Amino acid sequence: MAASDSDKSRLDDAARAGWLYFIAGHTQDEIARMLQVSRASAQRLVSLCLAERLITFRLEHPIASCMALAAQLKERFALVHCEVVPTDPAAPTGAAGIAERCANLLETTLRAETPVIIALGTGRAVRAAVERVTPIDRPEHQIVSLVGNILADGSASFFDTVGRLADRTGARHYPMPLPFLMGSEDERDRMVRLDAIAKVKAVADKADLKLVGIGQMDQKAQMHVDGFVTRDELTEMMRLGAIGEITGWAYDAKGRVIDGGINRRLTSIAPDVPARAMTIAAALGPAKIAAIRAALTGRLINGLITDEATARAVLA
Amino acid sequence: MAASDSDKSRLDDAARAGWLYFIAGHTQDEIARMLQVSRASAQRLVSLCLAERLITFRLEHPIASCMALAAQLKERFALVHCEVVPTDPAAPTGAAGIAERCANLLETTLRAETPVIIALGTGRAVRAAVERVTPIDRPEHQIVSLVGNILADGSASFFDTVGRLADRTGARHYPMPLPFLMGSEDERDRMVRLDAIAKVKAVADKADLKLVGIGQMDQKAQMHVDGFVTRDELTEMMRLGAIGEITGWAYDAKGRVIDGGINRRLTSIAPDVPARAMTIAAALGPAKIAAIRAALTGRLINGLITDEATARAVLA
DNA sequence: GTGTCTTTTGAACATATGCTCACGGGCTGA
DNA sequence: TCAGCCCGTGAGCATATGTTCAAAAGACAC
Repeated sequence: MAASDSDKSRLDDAARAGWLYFIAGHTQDEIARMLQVSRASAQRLVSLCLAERLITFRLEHPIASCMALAAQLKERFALVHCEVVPTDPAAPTGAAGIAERCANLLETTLRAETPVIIALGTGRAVRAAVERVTPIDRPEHQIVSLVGNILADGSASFFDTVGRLADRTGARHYPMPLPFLMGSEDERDRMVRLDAIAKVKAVADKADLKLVGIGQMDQKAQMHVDGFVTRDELTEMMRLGAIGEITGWAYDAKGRVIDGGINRRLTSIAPDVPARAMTIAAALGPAKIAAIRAALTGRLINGLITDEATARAVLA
Repeated sequence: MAASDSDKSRLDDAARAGWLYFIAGHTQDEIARMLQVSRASAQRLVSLCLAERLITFRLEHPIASCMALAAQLKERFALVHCEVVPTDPAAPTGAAGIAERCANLLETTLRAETPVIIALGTGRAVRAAVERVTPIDRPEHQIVSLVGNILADGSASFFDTVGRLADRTGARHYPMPLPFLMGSEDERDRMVRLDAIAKVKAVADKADLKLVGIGQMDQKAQMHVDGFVTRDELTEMMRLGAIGEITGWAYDAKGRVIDGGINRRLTSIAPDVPARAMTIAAALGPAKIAAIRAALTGRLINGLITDEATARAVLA
């Protein structure tokens, strides 16, 4: 009884101290004088107030829920990096918001004094991010592509992400002058053993940061829309359980890379499982929710940049 | 447009910083690194977040509303001191809670090294407060009574507040060995001119702290219940507009001391208007609401110790 | 363009805060 | 009653925070 009584009055004092500190804005010194205790005790009361959750903070701003979602994703999937931006009501699938953050991430990485290797995958957000990177002179860095950029018809992919980023930084760059898909597994194997290609792979394996997009595997799959795979190839992968892809590598709902189909003819550099280097995906939109969740679950990535609506859905 | 845009992104960052600081518990240094700004800027963002009220604090504790009420009372009536304690649900008119705080106030004052003069008025809370004061040896202090303690029938008032407090401190004390009420104004004037009484008044005038009760002037008025005034005297004062009394001095709803009735025959020391010394009233209960509000309005007191329910009603 | 005015920035300093440690007072269980 | 334990305390220090000031970066008028 005596204990509970003194506990109670201690909590009362803690609440008082918390009020005076956070709400009235007094210093702990003033509070100490008011409550007739030493400053050290006032400090203890304030932390007790926090520890006992007598006081709560409420952030009245769209950003607040984004931060909370990012923290949850980071926790749930053991991510090394996660950012959630507010969903743009005008364009819920627009990549502008996340591209901005990706660009920022790239700039931060590029700003390093020690040489770094950045690997880039596919995706609108990745392309848009590169466009937004402010030029900075860093010739000692290296930029490497994770995917071939030659279409089935032999033409070069319209957007040379690696080249653009290299332009802006003066960094050495390693595009992958390869068809995205070879005709057979055998052909693929021979191709990737070529010295020039093996060197690109060697650089990519040492990448400090991999920034990739995530594609969903459905009728609207980007890799089909862009002409990298035929409808039949897409359908076969879906039959094999494919739900998403990263740099072309299709995986199922558990995030397991599928052994079969086009995965056997891909020239792209395969993801590490679990991801070793900082491997950050940029993706958003209702269509990609399952693909994102699977990639996180399977540890194909250890970082994510997305928007609020998508983050909420992935966690649901 | 550009301005509003940059403002917006600045607020976003402020919200982010606030979230990271208050909710995630990071230091401003960490936040600065995360947001790629200097620590000083991070600090600015955090204060901006506060200034823009993006973040709000909520204290989930009964004390919280008490603190808020005390702050409002202090502001509204320009008080030098105000405390509000939680209303005891078991005894809504019990003075225990406020007596505790009064005792604390007395102890704080008594703890001073330099000599102080404490004047005491009437009221249950004042009596109870004195009872709770921990003995402390302070012979250099002085305790003085603001009211006579002899009843109309010549017997001494049952509770000698001043004497009790003096016992506990070893302080010199000045009781007022006078009837509360004299037979006529003339008689009163002669009495208070007596050397012994004039000296008590001189001490009281120099008091550093006056702790008084507030009585309501209604059929249940304490001064009548205790036998200090007759029913007729009480009724006359009410007719003259009396709504409350402090040390016997009756005042109206505007807090103006009434010129007439028993006020002309009172031996008690009259309140300063406006109060000069720290003059703190201890009172609570539904019956006293109007009396408290009037005393505050008329500046008869510049401090108040009450409970939550009463504070709320006084402000309403 | 160009100069001026305003705003924002980071360095440096002054304060405030959080933490560790050794001490002391009060409860507990022989 | 008394030793032992535990909690709370304050001193003192390491860190973190808040503020000031001069200089840079923009904004704006011409």
